[in-house]
Amino acid sequence: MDAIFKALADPTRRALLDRLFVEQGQTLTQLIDELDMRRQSAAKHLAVLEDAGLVSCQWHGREKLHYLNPVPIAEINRRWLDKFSGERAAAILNLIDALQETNDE
Amino acid sequence: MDAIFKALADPTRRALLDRLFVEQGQTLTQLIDELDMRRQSAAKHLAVLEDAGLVSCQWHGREKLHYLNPVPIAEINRRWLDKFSGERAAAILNLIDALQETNDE
DNA sequence: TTGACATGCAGCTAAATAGCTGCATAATGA
DNA sequence: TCATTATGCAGCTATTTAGCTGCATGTCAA
Repeated sequence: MDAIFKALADPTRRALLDRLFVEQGQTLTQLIDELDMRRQSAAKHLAVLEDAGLVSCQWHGREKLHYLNPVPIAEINRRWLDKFSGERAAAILNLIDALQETNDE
Repeated sequence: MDAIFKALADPTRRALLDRLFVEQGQTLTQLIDELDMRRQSAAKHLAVLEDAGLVSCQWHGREKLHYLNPVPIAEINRRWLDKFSGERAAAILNLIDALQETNDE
């Protein structure tokens, strides 16, 4: 949990998540071409995101494809942020949980 | 926005928000008695939270009362986290926005 | 095979951060 | 008034972090 919050604290890492949200399965080289930093620096950021479980990776030959994993962010939403952002939102998100349980059957 | 994420990155600061969620209007001295650190360190954390808009303060004589401000967290939920944690949740939160606009009139 | 490409790993530096101590200021209450 | 209490402010240190360079490893394609 702490790792997730720390990973989200950096604007570069949030930008990387944004980019992966727009297009999944990008390689490191694809991701850095809009960032104003060296490849190795961006690779460290991606490693932080991967360690926090926010990004999952898959190797294809010499390319490492990066995928956004929404589960930890949903967890943060559900377990921590909801209670601070209003009773109504929390109630409705509980309803969502119920709907999804129904959906999973 | 960046300030909010950075403020949330520290476990001590999240603990402070948790304590304020349980009981609003606590003073610094009240808040530190469960933290394993000096008063001045905790005061810096509270200043970070205040600068990020997560905590609002009110002076009463020599006591500074701290209140949790849920608005920035709700903003993060709405503008940033929702899109990563499922289409259904995002749609329903848009509905909440509509409801609240109706409510504000 | 070999050059080009994608990534990893080690290590360096500067900046930010989290903790601390010491002292100052201001309000309360006996 | 004066001791106590609540907080602020300045500054120090150790740790973390974000960027960098340089080199190594492994894959693709001609």
